[in-house]
Amino acid sequence: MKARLSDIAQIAGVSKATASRALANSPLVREETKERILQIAKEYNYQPNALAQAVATKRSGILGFCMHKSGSPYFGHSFFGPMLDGAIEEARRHNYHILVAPADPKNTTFDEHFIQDSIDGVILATFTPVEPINEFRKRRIPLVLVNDAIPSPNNTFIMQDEYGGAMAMMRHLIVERGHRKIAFISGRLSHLSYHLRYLAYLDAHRQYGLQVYNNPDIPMGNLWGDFPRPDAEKLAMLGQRVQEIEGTPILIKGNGAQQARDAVCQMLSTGDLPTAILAATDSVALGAMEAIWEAGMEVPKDIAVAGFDDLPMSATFSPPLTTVHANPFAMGEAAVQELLQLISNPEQESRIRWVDTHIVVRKST
Amino acid sequence: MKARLSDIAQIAGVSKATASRALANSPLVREETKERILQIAKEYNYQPNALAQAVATKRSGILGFCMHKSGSPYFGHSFFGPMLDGAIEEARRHNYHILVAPADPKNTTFDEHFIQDSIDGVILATFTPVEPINEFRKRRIPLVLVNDAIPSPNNTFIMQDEYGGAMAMMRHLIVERGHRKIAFISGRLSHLSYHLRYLAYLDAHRQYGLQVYNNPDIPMGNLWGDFPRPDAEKLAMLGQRVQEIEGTPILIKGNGAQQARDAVCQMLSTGDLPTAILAATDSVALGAMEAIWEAGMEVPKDIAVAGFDDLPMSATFSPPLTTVHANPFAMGEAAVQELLQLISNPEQESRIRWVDTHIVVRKST
DNA sequence: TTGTATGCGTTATCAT
DNA sequence: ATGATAACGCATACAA
Repeated sequence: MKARLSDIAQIAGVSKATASRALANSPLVREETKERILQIAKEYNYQPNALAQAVATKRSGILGFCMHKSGSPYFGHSFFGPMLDGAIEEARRHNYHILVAPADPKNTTFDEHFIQDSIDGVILATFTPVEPINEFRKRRIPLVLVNDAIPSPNNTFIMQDEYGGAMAMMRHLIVERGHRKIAFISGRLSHLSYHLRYLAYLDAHRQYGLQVYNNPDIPMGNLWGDFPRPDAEKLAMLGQRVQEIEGTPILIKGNGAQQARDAVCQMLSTGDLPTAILAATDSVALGAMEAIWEAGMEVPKDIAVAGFDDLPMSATFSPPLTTVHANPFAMGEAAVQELLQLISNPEQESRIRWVDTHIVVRKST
Repeated sequence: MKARLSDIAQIAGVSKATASRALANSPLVREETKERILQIAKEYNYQPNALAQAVATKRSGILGFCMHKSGSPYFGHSFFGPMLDGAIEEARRHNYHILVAPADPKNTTFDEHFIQDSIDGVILATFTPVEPINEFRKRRIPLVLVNDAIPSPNNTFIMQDEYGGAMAMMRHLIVERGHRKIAFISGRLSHLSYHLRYLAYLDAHRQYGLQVYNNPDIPMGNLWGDFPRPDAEKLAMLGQRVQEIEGTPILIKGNGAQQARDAVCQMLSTGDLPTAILAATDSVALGAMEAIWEAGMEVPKDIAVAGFDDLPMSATFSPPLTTVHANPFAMGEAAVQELLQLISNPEQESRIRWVDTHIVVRKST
């Protein structure tokens, strides 16, 4: 039923070596014999056993897409789903496959059965503890980090331009719309992404001589959460200096719409209102809009709202949300591109690959 | 650096065979030696080469998750993302990994490099041509089809209860809300899922003695699209008889919100209005709601709207959408469960595994 | 241009 | 209880 290489070779009256060469289209084999072998292979519907090929060549053609999260959503997440798609398509173009592997961040020793010696490289898509990273390093498995960067040699980092996107949005709010009193609403800032967005928020104020919105009546949430604050070295790597946190970012637990709604309700009740809100994510923006709407005010007339991410649903809000367009698909593509680079040249030095963001102005600002 | 089995064996002063047995926790090896070997393995951070294991055992521990689509979104899709998550989690519980593999539906011969002999089983998540299916069969690779069913022996099908969900929604509309004039809006009905939803729509009318909404002023789109209409045998398998298509379902190209919006605008302009709309998907429902809103009417006061899928965003519509809750995550789990069954018992007879749906009543009806 | 022999890192069979 | 040795299915260095 299943034809093996030896079968094809025997039928063609050649050795396994020749058959192998013919199938690999090696120039070392005579055209005539090659054609005959290929013909027979086709006839018998021969497909090489990729596993055996992999152990022989020490190259599996599989890339790991690893997420360190304690539970789903993994790819049901609006960012990682499209990112996986980008990775899949780019991998496909180069005849690579992708193996998805969630990993519990609590398991610092990375004991995944399969992934260890069977993978040509790995993409780490979430904030990943250093232990598994070192594990990969020890085993000389090329790796690419997404949306995180760790000061270290010989790594590639894929970074979305969080800072640039947020800065462009602030410019839009301040220059084009004339806002001078802008609130920032976010979950914990220990996630590098949110941190960078907030840094841009701060810098924009400085740049345009504005005062940061400060509302002492709103209790400030847990600024950094369980994770450590991104350190100076990391920020320097990303072209950012460390800033003192000024003002009162409205901090909420998680980045859910519900929590944002509650926080903004509270803000509205204090009477000290900003004219615009920069939300750390579209979900947060949605919650903010709901709160404003419930308070009998209008977006953007009374308070403008801008988001970040550009989820598919954000265009369907009423009014449609002005937001920073992220491109997770491009992130996935970039990750695979860089990983393949790293595979073909393992000694390549550390580098950061930036993926652009841009604002899309709709009706909420 | 990388310790192999032979290294461990040599250091422990035993043969590879014994070492292998010890690591597999075989009872054939003395406790004492076993412990020593395990100790050494740990010390040298030994990890077996899964690839070599796979070729030796003819079992890779990898499940293929295959999507026949001509382009993305693959897992950026709101249904397949969560479904993959379900599959991942269930696979993980049984120490399996998942390899994602898109495949162009135009390539009828399924010539994926890796997937052929390296995979213990495969999940086909989209409407899949029969050729690749037969290819898998020939190679005796267990397979599970999701949301499709092909009359054939020795296959497992995971079906979402489309019919039951739509029927429950119709009951809600008719019995609880008193509607008697209900329009159905959908993309092409050749997709089995939409077909079954429409069948329930039809049956409900019969069951409650209602007349199907018929609006001859709206041009009926392409009823079946490029795909063949689900045949009698398939429908019988799913407990459905073939029905004559009555009435005029509003058919649109694709299931996008934009197209739905246009279609409903047109419907509204005819003056012959239903009191409720059953949309084939939440996106369609969104488009319908926008059209109604634009025409200066209110949901649900003037026209009620019900959807199908329960996307995360549907709860954020204004008003929040009443819809049929689908559970792609559970579909993924079920698919892996059935696939593992099939792997351990390849001769198992064909069967259908139903995954429940239920309606969630919010504010749009 | 082709064949022989060996290696890849395991598991499995058959002795002992 | 342990060891030698043969698979597993392919690639490749070396010979011819």
